[in-house]
Amino acid sequence: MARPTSAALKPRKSPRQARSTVTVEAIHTAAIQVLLTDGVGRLTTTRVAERAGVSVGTMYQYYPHKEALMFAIIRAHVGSIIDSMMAAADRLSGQTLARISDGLVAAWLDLKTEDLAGSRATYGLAAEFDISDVTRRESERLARALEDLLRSARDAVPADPQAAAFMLIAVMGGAVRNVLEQGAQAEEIAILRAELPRVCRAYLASGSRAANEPAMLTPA
Amino acid sequence: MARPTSAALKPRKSPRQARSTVTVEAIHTAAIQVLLTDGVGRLTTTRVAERAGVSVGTMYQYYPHKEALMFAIIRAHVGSIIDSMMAAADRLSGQTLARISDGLVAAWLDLKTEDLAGSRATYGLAAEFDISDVTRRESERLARALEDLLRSARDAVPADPQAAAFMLIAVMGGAVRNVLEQGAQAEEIAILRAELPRVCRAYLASGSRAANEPAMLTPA
DNA sequence: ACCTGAACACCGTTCAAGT
DNA sequence: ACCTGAACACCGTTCAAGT
Repeated sequence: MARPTSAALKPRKSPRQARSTVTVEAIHTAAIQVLLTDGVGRLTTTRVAERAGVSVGTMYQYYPHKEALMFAIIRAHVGSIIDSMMAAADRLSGQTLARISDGLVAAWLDLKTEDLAGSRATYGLAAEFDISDVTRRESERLARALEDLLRSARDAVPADPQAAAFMLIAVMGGAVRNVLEQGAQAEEIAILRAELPRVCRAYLASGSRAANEPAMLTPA
Repeated sequence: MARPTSAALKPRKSPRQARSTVTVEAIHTAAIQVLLTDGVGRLTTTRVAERAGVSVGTMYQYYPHKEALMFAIIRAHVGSIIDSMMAAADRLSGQTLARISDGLVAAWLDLKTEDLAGSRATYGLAAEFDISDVTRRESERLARALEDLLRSARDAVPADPQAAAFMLIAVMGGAVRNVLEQGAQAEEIAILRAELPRVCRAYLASGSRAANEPAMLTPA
């Protein structure tokens, strides 16, 4: 399978009429439904088209191939998660490093465990199709936001905020994924919830310098 | 796709004659070759059989389905990596917590980056087929060894060695996977190599109590 | 401008027939 | 005891024909 470029993964054409917009959305939601109820293994073009109430041919008018459809689903899912994280980052701006760290980890764990089925389905898609483009771009978007957030910390700032933001994402994202993919036992999630905040807090504290003039900063 | 039980994934029959042992190995190595040269997308039963110099029918005599073959490959790959980690754990036994932590992270990073193609191919298989059974079992095997290793630390021991071992695996494994899957840029691997040891060391130091009678322990 | 669905190439899997 | 490969069901994708 030659890796298609990002451009090739976009919908073939933009809907110009109302009814085709409806069609595109129907296909999109049908795909998510099939994914969640039947699993990745049973997600076939025929089944999605049937569920959406259109023919396969119509599907191919908007998504040049199955991968493009999966790509669209992932993009929406990952995008909304990153959006939530950006909002959390906004709320945490200007707080202490420990609070920032705890807040990020809590937000991430909430997002991933709230919709366990969705998260696991996404992980399933993530490797079956080569979606590293989406995840990479979204990761970078979040990384920039976290870098600013870390710089805003009231009490201390990591020596290398860019590296720290990168690592936070890799560690939070990776650890949670590792656990969820391996069955996501309640007991394991509990350990994660207790220990992951400590991992991130200790890391950030270990490589930070006290902020220059803490008293001069306006508390948020 | 009903999730097959672990038993169903094992080779259908054990080879009883010399030539069939050769056949099984030929299929196994052919599959790895196809995987590495052509990618997961082009790994078809026909291609593997052709490369191995047998017919498809013969393949199905030893592997009840394609998934069983993938399962065998993953098991061997993951198993050898865990074996290497166990050996590293052995060498680190009785050292300080910081040395243990650094040693584990270095060993893990070496293993994963030495054979980049193999690692990435494995990640690719990992989600396409449901191999959580293998990875879970191997993770637990390593977790037990790491728990003992942490207890052996000369200077300090984590308050909850079991949780700490679990987290080390989740964090190391997840962070490295996250980075490798997203393209594994040299610069990103460099950050990982510099920062991941700090993540783990800070975490372990933050939740440890000084060993009871450090002077009484025999240095390894 | 959009939709249909039979047709095509290819894949995983089986099994009657061979040695 | 082991191997072969045509045959089958199913999948992703296309395109001539419709409205």
